[in-house]
Amino acid sequence: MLDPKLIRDNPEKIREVLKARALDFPLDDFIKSDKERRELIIKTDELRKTKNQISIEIARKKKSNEDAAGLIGQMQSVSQELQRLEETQVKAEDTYKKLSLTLPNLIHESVPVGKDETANKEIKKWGNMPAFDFKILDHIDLTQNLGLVDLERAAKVSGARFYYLKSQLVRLNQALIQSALDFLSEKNYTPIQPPYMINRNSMEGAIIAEDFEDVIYKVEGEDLYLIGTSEHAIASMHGDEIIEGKSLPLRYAGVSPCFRKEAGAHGRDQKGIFRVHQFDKVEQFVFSRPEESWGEHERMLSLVEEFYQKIGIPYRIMLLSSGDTGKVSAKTYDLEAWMAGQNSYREVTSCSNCLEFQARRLKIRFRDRTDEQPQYLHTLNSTLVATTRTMVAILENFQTKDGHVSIPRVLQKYIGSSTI
RNA sequence: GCGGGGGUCGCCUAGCCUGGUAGGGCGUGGGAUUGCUAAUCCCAUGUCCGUAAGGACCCGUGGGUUCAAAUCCCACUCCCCGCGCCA
Repeated sequence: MLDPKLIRDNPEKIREVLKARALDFPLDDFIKSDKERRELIIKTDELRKTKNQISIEIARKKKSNEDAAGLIGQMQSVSQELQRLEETQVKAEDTYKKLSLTLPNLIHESVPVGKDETANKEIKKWGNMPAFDFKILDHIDLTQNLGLVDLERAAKVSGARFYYLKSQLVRLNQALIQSALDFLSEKNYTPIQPPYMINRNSMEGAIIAEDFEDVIYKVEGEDLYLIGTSEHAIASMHGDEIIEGKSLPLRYAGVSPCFRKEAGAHGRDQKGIFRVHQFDKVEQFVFSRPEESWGEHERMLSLVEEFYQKIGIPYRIMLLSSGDTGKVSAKTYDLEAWMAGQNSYREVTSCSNCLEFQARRLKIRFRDRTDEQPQYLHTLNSTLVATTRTMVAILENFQTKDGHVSIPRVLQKYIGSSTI
């Protein structure tokens, strides 16, 4: 959600954002509904004022035993009129709210303008791609040969894009989670294991409406949705709160499974564990002062880099173009890990500054003194590690001639072994 | 799941029975007074509309009754206590 004043005073700026994002949005309708809504507020407020005045007068007359019948009759007609007016006002408010929830976030000036991922900008490369003197396998063959993933039975039990992890891959999964938590704890993040199901209101605070359809699973018969990432549950954690300024920034290390429909990804990455309905993730989530959020954003990215460097996975950092940036984010960096078996860089993490977009939707504010006007804070999120994709990178980059996989040194102590 | 108690302004609390402008304390900021400190007093401290003056809204949420609802009625929700069931 954007500042309504910004939209009112500066509609051209919003129009530019929509154009940069290559999005259709009925901005004129929205501005009109805002105007209608405000006009109705003025009218109903006025009527309420009259009502309050008469009410006070009735109370006074009753106290002094005077006849109030005339005033009561007056109140009846005012109340009726008000009720009628309120109905149209509620409708106007509804239209306005629905539209305001679908309007995307602003775009930062440093974001390259472009309609899709082809306009993304590579801003950094790290690491040397592994050289192999044998014919390498992709993670699908590797996991099949080594008995680390059972896709067939998962398909039988749950459907496509599910998997059973087995043996050492279960350990590798846990090792990644544990090492990521250790890593962020050292950086003074507070570990958070959130609820895996949250209600509609919380979900609406964190994402934009159409994402419900494409990514979010709904629990039948309950006001509950499976989180697509711990971000969804952590963003809403401080909803409706006014946070003490001195406790900012709040840095959380969220750990949770993530559930995603992956609708619209038909045919892409159909096999293996690269694109799946369920995976584990350790996430950075930060609540920050507005003036500090861009610094936090860079800091989060640097932590992601440090983590992948420690494991030893070559990567590149992409700055997403305006058209490829998610609707709640104003600027997003992706880390794309080198995956030898696919001979390409593939997205494994995503680091976004959402400015006050989520904070407004969820009413998360802060202030330094209790006599101050509370103001919206900024929220940021970044994957530290999404286990399935990182495991794909490890399997493919660290495979050995004998068909096994050597485990990156920093992870060995968590697994108790140096090879799979 | 059953029974009981509860949810009031950033925090604490009064008001609810008996309907008529939500009061007090704490904290925080500003001001007054004071030789300094302390104490005391005054003002400010939720949301929306409005350039402003001002006004409306706010008592967990949603309905209802009423001229009028924090207050009465209904439903839901969350928290606490007890019982039951359970990894």
